[in-house]
Amino acid sequence: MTTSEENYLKVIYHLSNLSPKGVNTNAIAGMLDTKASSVTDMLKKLSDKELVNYQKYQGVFLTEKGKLSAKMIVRNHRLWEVFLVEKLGFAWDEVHEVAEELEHIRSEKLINQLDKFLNFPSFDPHGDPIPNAKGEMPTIAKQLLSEIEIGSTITCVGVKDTSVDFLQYLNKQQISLGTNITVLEKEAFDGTIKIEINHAVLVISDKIANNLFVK
Amino acid sequence: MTTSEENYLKVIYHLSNLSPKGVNTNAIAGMLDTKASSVTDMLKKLSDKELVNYQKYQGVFLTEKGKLSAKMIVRNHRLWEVFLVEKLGFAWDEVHEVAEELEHIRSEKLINQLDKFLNFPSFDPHGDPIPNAKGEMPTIAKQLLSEIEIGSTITCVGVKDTSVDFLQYLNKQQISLGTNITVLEKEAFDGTIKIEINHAVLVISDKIANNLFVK
DNA sequence: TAATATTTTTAGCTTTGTCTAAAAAATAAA
DNA sequence: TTTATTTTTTAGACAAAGCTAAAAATATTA
Ligand SMILES: [Mn+2]
Ligand SMILES: [Mn+2]
Ligand SMILES: [Mn+2]
Ligand SMILES: [Mn+2]
Repeated sequence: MTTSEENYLKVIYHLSNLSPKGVNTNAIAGMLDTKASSVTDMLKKLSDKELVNYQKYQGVFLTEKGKLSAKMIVRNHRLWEVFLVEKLGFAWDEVHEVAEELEHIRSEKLINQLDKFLNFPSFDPHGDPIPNAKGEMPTIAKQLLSEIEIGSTITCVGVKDTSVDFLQYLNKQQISLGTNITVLEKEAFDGTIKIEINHAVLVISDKIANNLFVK
Repeated sequence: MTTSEENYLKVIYHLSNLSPKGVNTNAIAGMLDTKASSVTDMLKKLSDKELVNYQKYQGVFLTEKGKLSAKMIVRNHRLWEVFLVEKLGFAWDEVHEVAEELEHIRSEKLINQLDKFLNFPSFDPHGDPIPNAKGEMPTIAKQLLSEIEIGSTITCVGVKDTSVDFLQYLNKQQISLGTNITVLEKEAFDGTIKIEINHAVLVISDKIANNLFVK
């Protein structure tokens, strides 16, 4: 499988979770920063290889084979992210780009030994679950901060948006995985939330609250 | 720079040491398992980028810029080989293929942090020197086992041939970097050498003796 | 339901890196 | 120093992955 094919598979996998009735050509193009016509070409190729079920104009689905391949790429990506943070001292906002390259290195032994070296981690630096060698991964009951009731104290366990901008905002506010958060007030008008973290009070927008996973 | 360009540069770099009066098109083709016509095309491209000095029919030389680029790829390759052996438990005959892929990951921070994580190693698992971030690397006075006089006891410090076949032969004979070797006899007729290693006597061919570096 | 807008696909072109076959240059042999 | 051989380059073609512009299908709106 080529790097390009792997990138398409991974994007289809991520989009499948959001739109379970077939992934759109345009959605894929948007994620890969390419054109719809290029996506159509690739879908035919992936279909020939039986990695996706594709019918003209009807959206695309991963086959079981395609889903497993996608999970293995996600596994690689997230294990490398753990390596970069835990072993090489990268910050959580610096790892994604490099992991995008490392995830395509083809070696079963490499990834399984890396997994072992890292002590079989269950989650990556952004709180996302890491599939094991069989493609199984933990499902954790997590909620968005925006859904939490006033007065509750919860813990940050992940981010929905993993963009550098968002992660650096969180750095600035000293919010990281494991940070405890108490919801003090919610503004009905615009969804703004007042929270307490690290013994300080902070007002965050609904956009922030909609991208922080807590438990 | 593309992966393909990097592979050409690296091969030209390695061949330059052997043929300092210009590297031949066919030699490059042989190393990369490609055709001479493809090499010619690439040489023009590398020349346009001022990575090599190339004149039709006259062989090719690396420019200073090209030499530094090549050294950085060699640096990546050898650091990853150290990582695979030291941290992930690979054997020295298992690392080359994976390192061929890892060496092309583009990230200054990645490679410099890896270097630090590995404690700034000077040599890779095959005894080859690792260039530092500036492209400098140690030169060590080493000889081929075939050049050693009878009666001398020396230490294995590297291999000239890094093929899987040769490395596995050495595994079988329990020869690795650091192994002490005493030269007992040399056969004038065919260059066969009788040596003592690990308190055992072993007869090796001239081909073996010509591919083992000792000091 | 008919007209309009959006999405998706097709057709045809481009770039990168490869190939084969033929031509040209350099080397070696006679 | 011709002739033959080997090496290298050129010419033309191909597959992968992308693009633009136009056509076709689907979805939306009036
Ligand atoms: Mn990532
Ligand atoms: Mn991640
Ligand atoms: Mn190697
Ligand atoms: Mn090596």
